[in-house]
Amino acid sequence: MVGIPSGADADNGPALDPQQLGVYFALMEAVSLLQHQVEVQLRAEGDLSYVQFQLLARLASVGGHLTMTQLADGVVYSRSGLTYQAGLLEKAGLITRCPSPDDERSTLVAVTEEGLALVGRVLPGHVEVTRRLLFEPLSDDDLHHLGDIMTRLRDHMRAQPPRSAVPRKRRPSRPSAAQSAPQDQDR
Amino acid sequence: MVGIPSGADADNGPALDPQQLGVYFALMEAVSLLQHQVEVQLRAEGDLSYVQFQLLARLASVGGHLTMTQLADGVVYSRSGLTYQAGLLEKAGLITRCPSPDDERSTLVAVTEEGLALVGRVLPGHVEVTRRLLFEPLSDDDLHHLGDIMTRLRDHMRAQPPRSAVPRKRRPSRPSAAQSAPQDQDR
DNA sequence: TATTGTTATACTCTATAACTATA
DNA sequence: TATAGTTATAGAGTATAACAATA
Repeated sequence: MVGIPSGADADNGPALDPQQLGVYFALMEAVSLLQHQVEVQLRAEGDLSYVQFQLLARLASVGGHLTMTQLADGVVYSRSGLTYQAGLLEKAGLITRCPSPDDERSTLVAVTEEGLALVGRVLPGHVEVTRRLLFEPLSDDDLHHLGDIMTRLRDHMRAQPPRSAVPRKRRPSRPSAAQSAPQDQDR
Repeated sequence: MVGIPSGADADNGPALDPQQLGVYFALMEAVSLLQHQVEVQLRAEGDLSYVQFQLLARLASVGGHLTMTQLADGVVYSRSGLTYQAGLLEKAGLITRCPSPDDERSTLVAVTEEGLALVGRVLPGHVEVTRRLLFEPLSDDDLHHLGDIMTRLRDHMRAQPPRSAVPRKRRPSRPSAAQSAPQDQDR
């Protein structure tokens, strides 16, 4: 997966550092594998997607209400996507939604007893999977390093300008590999 | 996101190590942010999804043919999913498919000139994004550590039994947050 | 019978845009 | 006018199962 030839002929900007590329690919693949296994576990034990789990866990961890906007924060979603997921969770009896008394535009979301119970039921298996896949092969030193690095990276990426960072377009048109290409998010 | 209360009352298995949980969440969020930005770049400059880019890059890096099965390997896909993506890429003129002379059941896939050119055109921006988001805040030492850790993790996860690792079911039924729940993969 | 790949189909998820209602 | 959230809609992507063809 390393050592991609520089397409055909044209000049292709800065050369690639093979080491960096290797780190990048290893990171992406490892997390992809982890995420997949985690999703299998969540689906099997709680019939939840990872996103749904994140939403429930977030609500559980704050222990009270959150507005839809607050709930969406960090979970990279369009508003409508969150509305959709909240609808599912509400229908399943795992959360409640009610209008905020302070600001009647807002919706307050809270976990139900049942939602809390589900999180509690799913969490041990979740921890077990991450332990087996993620923590088992790591020494305490590794764990410390990884935590340090990923925390810094996360903060760095959070701080990035949410848009505008999209690099200059090179060629506006082509047969299009995917039929159409809506690619933006609204938060 | 740390410190989820252990659902309601019941006994919930091993307690969570807050440090581990923090590392886990930081990892997942950071990669999620990175992946999102990368997808924006690939879509903007090459009208490609990350998966499509991976397929093209893989073909480009081997410099020859791959069977569908070989191509799928590592990209966590169902066969039909790969067929779908290959169909898009072929229609866009980025790859070719032809029956294998050795084994007539197999399909040999190769990048076209155009596909190679596209990879070359997209790669600089891709590298730029990863550099800005991933490598910029890391020291050489960090990079080395991260590479070491992620390589080990990837190999560890690859070596895991693909199935059977699904933890024992706790409770088979519940109102179902997602309507239905097909959750398995076929590779 | 096992393997390679495709097709038909169903469903989940996400995004855009238009909309309502409140501030 | 700006903000919070919902709805309608459309499309991308992925999975299951049935299928055809080759080994």
